[in-house]
Amino acid sequence: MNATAKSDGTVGKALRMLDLVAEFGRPVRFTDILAMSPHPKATTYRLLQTLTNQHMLEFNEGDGTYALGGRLMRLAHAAWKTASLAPIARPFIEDLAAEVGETVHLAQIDQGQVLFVDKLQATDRFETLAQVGKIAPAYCTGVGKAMLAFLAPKRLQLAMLQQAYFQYTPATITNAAALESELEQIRASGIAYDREEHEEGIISIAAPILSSNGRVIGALSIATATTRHSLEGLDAFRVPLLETAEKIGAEATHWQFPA
Amino acid sequence: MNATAKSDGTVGKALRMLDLVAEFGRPVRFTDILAMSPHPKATTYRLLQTLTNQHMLEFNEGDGTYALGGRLMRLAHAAWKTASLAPIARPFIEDLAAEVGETVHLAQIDQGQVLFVDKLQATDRFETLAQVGKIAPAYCTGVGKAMLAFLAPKRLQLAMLQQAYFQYTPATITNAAALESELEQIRASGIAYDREEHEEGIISIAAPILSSNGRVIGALSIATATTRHSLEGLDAFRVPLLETAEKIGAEATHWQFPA
DNA sequence: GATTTAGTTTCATTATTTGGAACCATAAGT
DNA sequence: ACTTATGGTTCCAAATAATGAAACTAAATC
Repeated sequence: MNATAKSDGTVGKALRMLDLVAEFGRPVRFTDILAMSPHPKATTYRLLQTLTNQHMLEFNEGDGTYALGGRLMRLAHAAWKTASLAPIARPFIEDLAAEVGETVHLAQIDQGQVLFVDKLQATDRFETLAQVGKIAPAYCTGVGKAMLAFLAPKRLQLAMLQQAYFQYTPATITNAAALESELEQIRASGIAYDREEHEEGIISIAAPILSSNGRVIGALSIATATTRHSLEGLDAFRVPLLETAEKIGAEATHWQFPA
Repeated sequence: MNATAKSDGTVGKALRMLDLVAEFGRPVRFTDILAMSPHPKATTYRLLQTLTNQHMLEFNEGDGTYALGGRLMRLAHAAWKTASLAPIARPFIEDLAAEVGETVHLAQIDQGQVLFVDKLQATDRFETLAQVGKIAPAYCTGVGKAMLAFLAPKRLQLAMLQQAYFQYTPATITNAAALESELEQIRASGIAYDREEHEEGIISIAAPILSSNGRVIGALSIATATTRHSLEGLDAFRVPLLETAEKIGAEATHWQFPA
């Protein structure tokens, strides 16, 4: 009867099953899901059936596995087009990518995490896997820190509180105090760096995107491998990065960032 | 009490609300949704609340609108990575795109429609909007016809039956008989063309991707503008296209295409 | 051929959803 | 200022859908 134990309804249960399947990262058999499911066998079974009927899952007759379904991709495409910064920001990002010749990421904050909504690679290489929908923690990425730094105090507090720090690399910031002081610097300079904090060998320079009312609505980063550029090298992109973030913010003023 | 009128449960109702929001193609107010909703006011309201709590929708306090939420993009990303041909096909598509210097699409069939799961643009241009999750009818696209042609007869029949033909352009095929004979030709040649049938000025050459057991698991196309190439010009890409489709099919043999 | 394992169905019980109606706040009309 | 509309929200008894223990089937393993 308390707040946390309150039932979240049939829809909530069904969606949690989707998360479960997603977490496996591969097609899964009924038993695999059952082992992770908070529900008894019959319930779990029916939940999967429902989801399959609704095309949120697809059941493979061949090997008896469930996988996430096509309806999700359709809906997400619609989400991307109507509810993300990406379509608005696209032309600006293209210019930036062409100018700097490095990978450009566009991210937003979603449920306290970094949600990548676009990725563009200049140059002739293709290494770009479609990154849309990928998530990462905020505290150890350039875009994440850029957004945290400019979050309204109340929201920041909320985000910090529920943060669990995981040491991805030796450089990862793993406590609130260190993060706070880093954010302070970012606030002063308007620029955030990822110094191989999430992935070894990958660094980035990031800037927040602020709407005209001063709220953070996203962040933009230029990422590269340490083999191609040093952190100081990335700094050369500071001006075009900031300018682009500015332009996107101006363009997106009507778009209000959801909680 | 008959098959179609059977209730599809709470989850089904909730998901249909998502479709509704998606159809609008913009953030929508409660009233807009209510007008389209099959449910009375209170029910519609609660459905939206549930979805919002579950982060499938995001409610914008500012202007009181609902939009599709970030959770969808996360899930879709997982779907793309684990349940689509894209990750397997990516390296091959990259080579193809580099070789032909034109846009390459990778598609699958989902619920009788073409579902684009990857898009790659060679050359220096960027015009590629992230196309993942976009859908199109099967009967008027190159990839769609390529897949229809090699569908198992039973499945084809099913797909044809529930097909409604819409005339997108003067060249669109708008009846089953014409489509059948076109499919016959495709079966013979192994190649499908889109002769500006879906969008004026856009043509493509497409090939099915067959798994080793002979089932269609997807299709690959090279698309271009009529201003850049003629249909005959596209034909020059026939060999690399077929080879790439072959390679992907071989690689993806373990991956079985869901209904 | 007996036993385990994985998947599926049944059905009385239980919990959730439903929706008409009442309610509130703000905007518009007189 | 007062009435009427409009858009959104909440209530709660009734209607409906979800639940899960147990029984069952099919296939694999001993």
